[in-house]
Order: sequence, then C-alpha cells, then structure tokens
Amino acid sequence: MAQPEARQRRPSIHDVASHAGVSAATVSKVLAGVTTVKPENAQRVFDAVEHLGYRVDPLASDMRRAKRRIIGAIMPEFESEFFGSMVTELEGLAEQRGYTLVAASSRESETREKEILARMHDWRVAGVVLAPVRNEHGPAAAFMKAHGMTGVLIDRVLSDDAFDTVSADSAAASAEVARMLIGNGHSHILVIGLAEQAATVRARLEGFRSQALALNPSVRIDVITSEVSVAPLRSSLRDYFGRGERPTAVYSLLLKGTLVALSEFRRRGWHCPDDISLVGFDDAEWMQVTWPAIAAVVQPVRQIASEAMNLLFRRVEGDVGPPTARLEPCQVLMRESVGSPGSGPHSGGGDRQQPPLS
Amino acid sequence: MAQPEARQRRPSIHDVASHAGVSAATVSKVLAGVTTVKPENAQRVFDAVEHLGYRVDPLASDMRRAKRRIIGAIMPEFESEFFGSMVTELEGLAEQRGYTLVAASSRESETREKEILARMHDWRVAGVVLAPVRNEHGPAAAFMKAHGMTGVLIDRVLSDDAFDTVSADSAAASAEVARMLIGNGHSHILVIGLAEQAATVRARLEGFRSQALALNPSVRIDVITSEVSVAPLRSSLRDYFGRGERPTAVYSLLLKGTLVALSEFRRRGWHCPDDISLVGFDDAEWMQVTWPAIAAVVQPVRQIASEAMNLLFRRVEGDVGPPTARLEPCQVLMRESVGSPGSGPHSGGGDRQQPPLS
DNA sequence: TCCATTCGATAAATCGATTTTTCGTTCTTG
DNA sequence: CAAGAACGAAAAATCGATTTATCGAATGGA
Repeated sequence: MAQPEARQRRPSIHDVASHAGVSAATVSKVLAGVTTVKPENAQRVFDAVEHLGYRVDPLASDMRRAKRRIIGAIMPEFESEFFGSMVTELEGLAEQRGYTLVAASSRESETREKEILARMHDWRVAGVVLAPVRNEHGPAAAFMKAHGMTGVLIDRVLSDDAFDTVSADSAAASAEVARMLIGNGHSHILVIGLAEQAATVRARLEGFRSQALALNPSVRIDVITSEVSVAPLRSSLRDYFGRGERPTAVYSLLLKGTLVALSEFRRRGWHCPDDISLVGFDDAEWMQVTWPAIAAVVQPVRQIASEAMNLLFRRVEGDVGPPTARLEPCQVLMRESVGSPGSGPHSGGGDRQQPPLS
Repeated sequence: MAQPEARQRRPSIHDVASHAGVSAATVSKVLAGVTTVKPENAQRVFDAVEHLGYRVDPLASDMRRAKRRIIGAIMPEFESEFFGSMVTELEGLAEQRGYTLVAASSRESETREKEILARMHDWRVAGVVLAPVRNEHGPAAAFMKAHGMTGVLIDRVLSDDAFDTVSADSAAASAEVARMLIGNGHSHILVIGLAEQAATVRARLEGFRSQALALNPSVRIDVITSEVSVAPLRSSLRDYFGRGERPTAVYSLLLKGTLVALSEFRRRGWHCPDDISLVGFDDAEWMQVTWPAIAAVVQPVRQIASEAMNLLFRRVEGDVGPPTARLEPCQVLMRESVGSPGSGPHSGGGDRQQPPLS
C-alpha cells in the first residue's frame, strides 16, 4: 500500500514490467487473468503493481478495441427526478460491468440530440441508452441506424424495427387511472399533455380513453395538448376553464402538465379534491407532502434502467436477434387529490379563504 | 456531404491521408490549423475529410496528452433540481471548450466519492468539479491533493487551502431569511438541517442566528439537526412538536428538511402560514404551485457552474496562483408560506377540514 | 556554380495498453 | 537419443492520433 508521494508521471505497464523483471506483455496477461503465466512471475507482477500503485489506463486499454468500454446515455433533461434517478441507475449498472457511463442532456432538442450522438460515435462507445426527445422515429435513431451503432431506446418510445425499446407501460397505467376515476364517479374528465412525444402520450391517452369508455360509455373526455412547450398548454387550459368548462377530474399525461394544472387551480382558488380531482403521470417526492397529496403514476425507473442495460449488453456482446419492445408495469398511487365529484362545493372559485392570484 | 453507407470501419487519419495523397502528419497539421501547409494540399485534405466523413477519434487524440480533454463532475446525487441543472450547466460549459464531461453520482457516500475520483484519475481527466458529500476536508479532496489533480470544489464548501471553491452565499441568504422572519414578528423560530455537511450548514445556521439576534436579541432559536440521513431528523422533529414546542416559523437549511417539515405539518394538520411559517433553503419548481407556495432561497446554479468552470480551466491552463473562495449571491423568494405569527389560529392541529394522518 | 537556408512534407517516435508472432526451453515420445 | 509437442515469455505489431526529427527541393547569396 505504499503511496509514493510521486506526483510526476503515473507508472505505465512498462514500469511495472521492468520492476518485476518481466515484459509488458506478461504484465498485461497477469492482469487479464491469463493462466499461462508461471505463478512466481505472476506474484512478482502483483508485487510490482502494489508497490508502484499501478492502475491500468482505461483510455490506452480501449485503444485497440473497436468498441470502447464506454456507454453513452442521452436524456432529454437532468432536472427531473425521473431522469435524474435514471442516470444514477444507469451509471451504477454500467460501472458494475466495468464500463464508464457518459451522460449528456439533449435539453429537449432533437438537433442537439443528434450532435451528442455524433460525438458519442466519435468516442466509439460500445452502446447508447437513448431517451429520445420525441419518439423512436426521430433523427437520432436514424443516425444510430445509419452508422450501425448499438443502442436501446427508452421512455418516450413504444417499439422500433432496429432497436430494443424499454418504457413504462403507459397504456396499462392509464387504464388503471381510468378505472380509478370512473370508479369514483367522474363522468367529465380533462386530459392534458404534450403531443410532441407522440408515441408515449398517445398510448397514455388511448389507454385511458378506451378503458374509461368501456366502463362508462357516456363519459365525457376532453383533451388539451400543446405541441412543444408548456406555455401554450397553460394558456389553453386557462381558456378552457375560462369558457366555463368544469370537468370534475384532470389527468395529466406528464409531470409538467401536473404542475401547470396545479398552478391553474391555484389561480382559480380551486382545491383538490373538493373542487376538482387530479392525477398525474410521473411521481415526485414532493407530491406526498403537499396538501393534498397528489395522486400519481409511478414509473418503474429501476426496472427500466436495469432491463435497458441488460438488453444493451446482450447486443454489445453480439446478439443479433430481432428487437424486443418491453413495457414495464407502473404503480398508480392513489392519494388525496382524487375524490368523488360532488363531495365538495366546486363553486367555480373565489369563495375560499385563499384568494385567487391576479 | 456524401454519406457512405459503409458501416464497417470508420476512416482513420491514414485513410484521409492516402485519399488526399499526403501523409498523416500533414492531415493532422491541416486539421490543427497549422499554416505551413501548401493551400493546395490543405484543400485536398479538406476534400478528403468531407468525402470520407472523417472525424477525429478523441480517444486516440488524447493518448499523447498528459491531460485528456475530459472534465469529471462528481455530485452527491442527480435526483434534485439543483444538482440536475448543475450537471446540465457544467456539461454545456465543458462542451463549449471542446471537452467531454463525465458525470458521476457519489450517492452521498464519501467512500464512493473517492472511488469515482480514483477512476477519474485513471482517465487522466484534465480537471474535476467536485461537489463533496460532506465538505472540503473529506477524503476526496485529500485524494486529489495527494495525486496532484486539478479541481474545483463547489456547493458544500467554504474555502480550501489547495483548491478553488465556489458556493452559494449561504450566510448572506440566511441573514436575509432572518430579516424576513424577524421583520414579520416571529420570535420563536426552529431551524432544521443535516449537520454532516458541516461547512455550509454551519454557515447557514450562523448567518441566520447572528442576524436574527442582531434584530431581536430576545428571539428564541431552536435547532434540530441529524447526522446523516433524514429519518432521524423526522423523528426528532416529531418529538419536538410532540413535546408541545410551538415555534411560529421553521427555517429548513436544506431541501430534504423542507419536505420533512411539510410532511410533519401535514400529520398535525397545520397549515402554512396560518399555523406556522416555513422557509426552505433551495428552491424547486413545485414550490410555486402548491398551496401555499413555499418561500425559498434560490441558489445561483448558473453562476456557480460558470464560475467553477472558469476557475477550473484557468488552473488547467497552468495558473498557479493561491486558491480563491467565491460566494455567489442567492435570491430569497418570499412566498405565501411565510406570514406573521398570530394571524392564524395555530390551534395545534386537528380542527381543520383535512384530518391529520395516522 | 556551389553551399547554405528555408520551406513543405514525410518518416519515425510516441502515448499505454493488448494481441499476435516468434523464440527458446523443457517435456514427450518413437 | 533425436524429433516434435507443449509451455512460458519476450519481441513486435497494432490501435489512431500528435509531435519531433529528417529529408528533398527550391531559393538565396557569395
């Protein structure tokens, strides 16, 4: 465990070799666990490694491989709990296999997504875990195909003809939300979302709609979506309520929508669940400490990450079977923000202790 | 822009060289912008690069440099908005300078922190942005010193004798919180935090305490901290309120504490700000959509990231001046969770529409 | 006209590993 | 006892760039 206070140059494999009195090739073999080395020499190598504090340079080590022991991860953002913990999980799983994870944020831009991908291709990453900005049909996946990269698509995808996909079972979870809301007697429900993430959002919407209609054919389901950002969604929602529409429940297909809904409720002085019920896709830590606690669909981050990495490494190791499309089951957390219609005043706002904001 | 559908082997600098009819050295020089190349040959190189779609292999390119064009970032976690956006910012800044950011999560473990650092040292990163789990005196910083790594410490640090540090001006922000609370007439305030992050938390506590005492010498300030995790903090808080302690305001020194406080308020059926006021260090998106909106100290993520990268690159480029300790000013967002004591019932719970949880 | 510069470009060394090839011993076996 | 197989380790090639040393041709001055 000698820590030579030497800060100058790190010892290379040749330093170890000369110190142990063997060749660099032998050192490499010993460290790789090759058994055709005389035990005595192996021991000398281990001693030299210990004495010099030698560690393999991963960069040099990767030089000769076509695929470097690097996994790239591209997420639309890092700021949310979902993608944050996704990166944490992916990092741990890559590390377990001796790979380094390089994570990058596409910042919800497909252009940037492609640039990052090109850079990862430059690095000759062994594989990429891509959470596309929009869906599996974007330019990023096309780039990966065109360059023969191996990868797995996660989250905002359903299935692909070239890559394995792993995502939350949005449709099933949404169906359960439908059962929950219809079961509570709601017959006028507003669904909000961002349409750009086509695949997933559509699955969530259809899963919800078909189940809701199956349970109550006369249910009224309004849908408000916006193309890109949340700003138009907010104003559409404001218009909608402004027109006097009074659904008894709102189902938000994504976290940002849940925030928008809550802030619109605030403006109007509506309380959950007395005035209106709310369920959101995507859970967050704060949702259980607010009053009321917000009902939410919990995505199985661990399972998605773990399954994605399993599939990815299978491909890295050469599996060429047809691509699979996995859907991991979600959990729907019923919380206080969901109630039965009519159990509260639902006055239309303005009569509560807390005045609406200007 | 020919996209050769070739997926086999990427072109190397030698392919470009032979295609342009020059040597690899010339190609390298042209791409590096060396001017001693005949314009005609330079053009041929550019054409070949274009034609083959050649891109430099960053790994091979870095091989000969002592410092690779890689920056390491180590954060205690990725799940929070603060560290999530920190990583996003750092990534962008590194990329601007042609560096790749490799981010890793220490998961609040000093052991892991050191392991990650060792791995980054193996990669010969040019520099490290370290947000230590505890403070600047931990084993990670010691490791960096012992191995002559260049780095910057951020967030949970105040100053260091070897590294530049950048953090939010916790003391000043806390003083402003004190002014706010004292100004609103609070004379019994509870401060909660995690003691492990010694430097920062102590600065926040002292900044608050000294300002509060200066404004009202008879103010009562209770402090509850826990060593490592939030669980003991939660039970201490529960005991504290259970003993009948009734501060009129709570100042949480960190986000997790804010969540704990809110959930304890929930249990007891206390509402902000009628029953008790709340301010938290660290802002989050959801805090403005809850009812009430939660007052919070906003940390200057962009400034911290940008300043950290500036300092880091100065060091990477060889600056050897004495280490600096920067404090970036915070913004205190006054929101509805803060009121004046006595303006609400403060009954001690149980009399509100929403019953406390079991 | 001849030698000394200068210019531009190539050959070769280098970075730090891995992998293939080569080579010298020792052990079998006919 | 000699030829061949088996073994262990060293030498050399390789990965893809950068950088230094080298070299030939053109230019300049004496």
